[in-house]
Amino acid sequence: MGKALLLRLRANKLLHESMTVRTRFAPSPTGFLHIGGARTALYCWLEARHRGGQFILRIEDTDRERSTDEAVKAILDGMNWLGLHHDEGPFYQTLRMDRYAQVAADLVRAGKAYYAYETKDELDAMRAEQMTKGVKPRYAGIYREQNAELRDDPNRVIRFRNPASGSVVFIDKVKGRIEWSNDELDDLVMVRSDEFPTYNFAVVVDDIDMQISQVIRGDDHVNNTPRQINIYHALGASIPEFAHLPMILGADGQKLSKRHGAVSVMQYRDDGFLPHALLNYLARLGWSHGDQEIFSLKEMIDLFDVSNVNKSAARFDLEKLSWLNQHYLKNDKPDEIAAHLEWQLRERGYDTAHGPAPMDVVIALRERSQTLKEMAEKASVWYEPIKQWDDAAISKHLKSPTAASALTAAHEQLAIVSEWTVQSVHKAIELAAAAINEGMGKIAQPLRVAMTGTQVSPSIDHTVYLVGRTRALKRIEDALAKTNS
RNA sequence: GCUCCCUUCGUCUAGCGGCCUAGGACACCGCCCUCUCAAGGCGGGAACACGAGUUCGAACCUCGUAGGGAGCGCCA
Repeated sequence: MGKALLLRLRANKLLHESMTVRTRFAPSPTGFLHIGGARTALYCWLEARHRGGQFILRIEDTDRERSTDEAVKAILDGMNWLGLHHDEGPFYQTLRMDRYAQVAADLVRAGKAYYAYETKDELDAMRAEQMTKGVKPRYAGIYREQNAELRDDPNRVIRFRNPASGSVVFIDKVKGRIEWSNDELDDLVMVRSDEFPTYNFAVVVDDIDMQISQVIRGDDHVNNTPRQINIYHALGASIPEFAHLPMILGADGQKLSKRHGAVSVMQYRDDGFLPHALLNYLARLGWSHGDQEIFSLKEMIDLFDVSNVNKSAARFDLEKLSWLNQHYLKNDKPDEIAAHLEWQLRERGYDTAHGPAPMDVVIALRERSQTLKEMAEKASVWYEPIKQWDDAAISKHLKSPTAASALTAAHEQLAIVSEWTVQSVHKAIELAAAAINEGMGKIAQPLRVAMTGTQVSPSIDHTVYLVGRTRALKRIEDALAKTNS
């Protein structure tokens, strides 16, 4: 190795180390932000935050057929709900057309790219013939050797002149060393006949221009990386670090797709999940830090390192997400949870001004709900009249010999409670039980049926408390009418 | 067809040559607690894909086999 080269390498290394870390999330706006995209975004965001760098958002909208404004908005909404805020962007590729054209022209001028004029049919025939011969289909057209002139032709494209020999080696931060022989690679189209750049060309130009230092993306791109590295070289740019994330599979082990299980992250909000719970779940899906399961945002940022990401695909497990969600429901401050619950209650059409405070509902239900949606459903007994009486509940607890006296005693005690609190309600029920010489079991169940029409609810003191005194007394009277006495 | 990647309990994972008769978590089962349902506590079953090799010693290293995945576009 020559001395000059050695010095340059060393300078390059220093440059790399001093350079601030810049990551990017670069979705194509062809649909909503799904779980896989969300995890990629999270890892990019975490890597940037962990290393004190910048997180850039770029919209890859060069596919004019499939890109839509609604999709852009859906992605932005998803990122926003998750709290994955970007430092720069969003940049739109369609706004950078001039730049791609200029870089492509420079490459042609430098002899590193060339014009080609085959028709699509000719290319298809070429590929078909190669396939039948059992060789890998690759461009073997005449224009690579021709340096053809620029001329008007509906089939004109610009192809990259890929090195014919040697190989490309890169160290992937999750997959390890990957070597790719150049004769596996062909002369990819950089600029299409409609003058739009192709993905592999546009990403490289963008990542160079935006000074991206770590390219973190799905592992469906590992195959593209060698050809992209060749373009970096042709452009004389330094190579960023690459980290290719394994994919997320459905619970059945099948690939997630539009028609198979892939849903928007916003669906998780609708289903009653906390953004932090989803983030925690996604962080642990494919990454770990010893045996730790629970990570605050700060811990994720402090501990995350993309080189600790697993190599293999992982299945999405709703049960574990639900467990995490309930963990946060139980452990976060009730008033913080209440804000999220209120959204759900409003979705169901409940007026929180005419019912218990959402925070009290959170306290009563967080140990028995895995999601906010479930919590809101269970809260219906406090926000609306009893809609359905469970026959089994009536016959078992209202037709029993002690039901009437228990309810009467409860009515008496609850009526004279001076200050209506969970504690005083609890005390009143205890007194009622003592008055009829029975345990809590004999009074709680009839009371529960009176309050809810069912046999299941939170602890009886909370249940009665949240119904409110006036309505509670009324509901006892209604239930009394259903007893045998 | 060709190239590249992956493979530890049902699931997510720990493990980076001896600490492993393989640890944790979710799920499951049992017991305890108990006003119902939960939550909680305690306990239980459950895995190194297979085969060679290297080594005193392999879940960890090497090579094969099998299975899975990705790519081979004027999609991204």
